[in-house]
Amino acid sequence: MENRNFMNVDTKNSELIPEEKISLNFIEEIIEKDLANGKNGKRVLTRFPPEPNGYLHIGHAKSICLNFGIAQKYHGKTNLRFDDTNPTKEDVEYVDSIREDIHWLGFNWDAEYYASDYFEQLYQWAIQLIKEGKAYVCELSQEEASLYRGTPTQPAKASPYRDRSIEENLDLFERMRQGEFPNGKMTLRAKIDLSSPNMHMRDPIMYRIIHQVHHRTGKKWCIYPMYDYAHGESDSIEGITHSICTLEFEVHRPLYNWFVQTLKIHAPQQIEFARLNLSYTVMSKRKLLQLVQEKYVSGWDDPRMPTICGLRRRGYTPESIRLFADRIGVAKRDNVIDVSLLEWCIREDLNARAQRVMAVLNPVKVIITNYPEGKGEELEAVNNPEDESMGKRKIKFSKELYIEREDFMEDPPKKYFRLSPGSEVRLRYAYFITCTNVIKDSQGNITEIHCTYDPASRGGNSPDGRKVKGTIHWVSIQDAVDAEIRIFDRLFKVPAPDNVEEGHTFLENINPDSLEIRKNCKVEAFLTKAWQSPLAHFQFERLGYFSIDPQSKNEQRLIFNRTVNLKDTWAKENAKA
RNA sequence: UGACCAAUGGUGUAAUGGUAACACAACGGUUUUUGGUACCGUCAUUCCAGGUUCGAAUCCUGGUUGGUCAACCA
Repeated sequence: MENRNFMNVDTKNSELIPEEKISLNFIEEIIEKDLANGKNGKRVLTRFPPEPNGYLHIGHAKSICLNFGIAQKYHGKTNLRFDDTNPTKEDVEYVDSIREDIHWLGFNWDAEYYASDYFEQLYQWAIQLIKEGKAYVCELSQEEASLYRGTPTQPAKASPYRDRSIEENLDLFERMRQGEFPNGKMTLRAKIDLSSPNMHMRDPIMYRIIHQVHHRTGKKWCIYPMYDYAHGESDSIEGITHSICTLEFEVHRPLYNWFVQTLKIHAPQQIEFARLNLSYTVMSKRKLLQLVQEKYVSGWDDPRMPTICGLRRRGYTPESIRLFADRIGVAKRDNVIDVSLLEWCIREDLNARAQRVMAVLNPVKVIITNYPEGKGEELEAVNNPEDESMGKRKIKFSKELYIEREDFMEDPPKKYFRLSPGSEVRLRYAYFITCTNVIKDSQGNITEIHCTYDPASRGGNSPDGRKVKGTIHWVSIQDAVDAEIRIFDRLFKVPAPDNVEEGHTFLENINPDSLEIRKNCKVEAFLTKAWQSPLAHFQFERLGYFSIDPQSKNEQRLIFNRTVNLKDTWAKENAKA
């Protein structure tokens, strides 16, 4: 058997995204304007700032492609910064997975930082604000603080601690740091505007007390900065020019600006875009975590999950996800992207690059009655009709074959092009065969299909030029290899699983039939050791795109995941009827 | 009903005062040794009402609808 090079898509370079896009998205417009005006010294520095408290999903991929993509386009750089300001939620486990996923997507960050790297600087800046009378230590309980804050239509009531002396604030803040007080006893608040219609400006909390070991700073700190206090300054320290985030941070922007302006430090520009929503799935970390913890899926990397690791295991390529990110665009309005676009992207990529192979998922035996007993031969098959350079391979043919049970019907409807009694079809790359007899067991199940073949049609064409409408795939029984194949459907049965009425939960929208495991599939001998190539992607002809599951290598047996089916207009037509 | 943001085909994204474009989906067709791929065709006068203008998806005013914000989460 020749041509053993299983396709490893990570080493092949297919560029699906055109160099020059005709139009710019609104963020690129802002950047080009800034560049033209010489702002930031004509420099572009973006950042991707995940909190290490969960796995990355396709929504993060949008943000990653945006931040890294913009830097590449404008010859700038991108930092990876872990936003690790809350030790109660974060863990190194997530840091590693985030790094892996970004690399896998095909991006390299220019520098890696942690918000916790800046804890000392942030602390010094807090002291500066206290000294300027712009921050104070507040002893309101959480409940009291909430009450005092008012509502969007009612102004806040001043904390009784708002007008402490600078000396007292300095002393208390220092003692907070030294660990003198329990969790929740005090906070440091910025003194801004109690009557602001923007709730975030009503003396927001800068620091809270959390006696907990931090995954990087250990026991060094027991006070931790809030996102709003840490994020802008972290951007500023790194010299970020454009701080791109999702829409829900829009109302935080005045506060972001207040901190960097009040501290008189470099002021990056925060720009918000609409996060990705995908039909038939959920995207919130909380819900994904719930799916994992309550065992609705096998883990974060379950092939049905919208996580990067889930998509990877499912067989999605980095190229397909980048193509997807490019096609969905970037704007400020809420959106729900149809999963069919994601599916189109992976088909688009794999159609051009995937090794073709024959596999039978639901086998039924075919016996070629006029084929000589004991005879075997090798036939030639094209590895990829879209790419001649991938060459050809030999496939074994013999008297006994498996074909797909769905490719035979005793009593076929109109326009059924496949095998049925008396009809002639082509076995792909092999011969024309005609069904002459059907053998059934006592239950009436078909156990064997008897056919005759036309020896003159070797390779799949008849010298007399007669046309055969149907072509079906097959494997030789004596040469086929066993495989387990996992077929996935959407995890949710409705387009918007989040959209539930009062008293109901998204879990009720779970599709109970999203996983189907087929244990006795038969695949072409070409795939014998496909598990040695864990990143291999294949097209099983007429069925879809499949890739090796990592479990396959551990168990040294073939396990494939169906990434996506092929478009199937026949199935669609039938569904209508 | 406070502030902020958004509104263009079924779904997204463009059009930057001058003929509403592209992709996915859907539907119809051509080609085909994958009912795949490729190719062709069909599918919107831009939330509403006024205004500015020779001319408005775009600018202005008012409405409507949707989203975000009242964690010591990010």
